[in-house]
Amino acid sequence: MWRGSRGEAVVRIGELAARTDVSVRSLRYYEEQGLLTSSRSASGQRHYTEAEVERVRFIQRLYTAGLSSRTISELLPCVDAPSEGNSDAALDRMAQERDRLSEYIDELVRTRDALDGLMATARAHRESLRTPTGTRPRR
Amino acid sequence: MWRGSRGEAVVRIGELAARTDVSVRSLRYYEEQGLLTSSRSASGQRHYTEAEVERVRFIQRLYTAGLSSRTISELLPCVDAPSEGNSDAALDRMAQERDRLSEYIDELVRTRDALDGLMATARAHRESLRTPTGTRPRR
DNA sequence: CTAAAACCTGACATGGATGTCAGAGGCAAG
DNA sequence: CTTGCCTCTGACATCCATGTCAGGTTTTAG
Repeated sequence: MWRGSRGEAVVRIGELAARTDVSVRSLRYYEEQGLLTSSRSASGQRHYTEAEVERVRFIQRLYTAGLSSRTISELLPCVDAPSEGNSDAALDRMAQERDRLSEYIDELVRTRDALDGLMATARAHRESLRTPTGTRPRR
Repeated sequence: MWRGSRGEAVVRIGELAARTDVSVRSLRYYEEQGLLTSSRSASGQRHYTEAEVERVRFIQRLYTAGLSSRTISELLPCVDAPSEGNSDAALDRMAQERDRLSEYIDELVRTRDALDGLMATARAHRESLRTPTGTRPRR
């Protein structure tokens, strides 16, 4: 483990990648999109802090929830500087995304139910095959 | 409304698209991927039946749930011909996808919770601004 | 000191569902 | 017949997060 000039733990990009299960390539991309910041060493290498680990995980969550880089970048100010003036619009945006996500979840649950129904039907059919009721099972 | 040679309602691709909210382009793509079948008129136009409407909606559900064309095509036999021998493997596949979907839902719910938490925090901050506790609110 | 491993930038590739365009034929209404 | 809309095929375009490769510098370990 490394220490920076004032003793803070320094995390390099490879370690951050390993700890978040996000590729190095993607971390650079996040920075390019303004979702992530890094300080640079004299030679130009990215240095992160412990806080970035959680941030990256959160970003990943949002990607998984179907948000785009653009949208995420609109929400993050709200995370970084709660209650600043600019976060007022971000708060609306976040509420909007939350609702979209909620509808999405509902639809997924319905889909899961549909799958469950299909599987139950299929299993029932298989059952009726194994226990033929008098007549020979069809095909 | 059209009638086919034996009186079944005939649905053309444009109408199917309108009724399922799926583009004509996508319907042709589904067919290309083996997810959808159509009979053809003498001149080559696609004719669908009422049943296809539901099928397309179901396919859309699965896409929304993150399944790929390939995966969907592996599940559909199970829908079309329940209890056939080939659906045995398809049933496993479906169970597997169901579980994946379930985990996905769980993660989305966690993400939604996280957003709720953030919004609550942000609102609390805003509250504390409107009701300053002694000191002048910053900015 | 040296070799291996990690990092840098920049560029091009990928996959998958969908959009879009072009050119041609089909079909109902006036 | 003509006009307008629908459909056909085939091809190319797009988006966007990631992968991958190249060529070069830095850091680490022996």
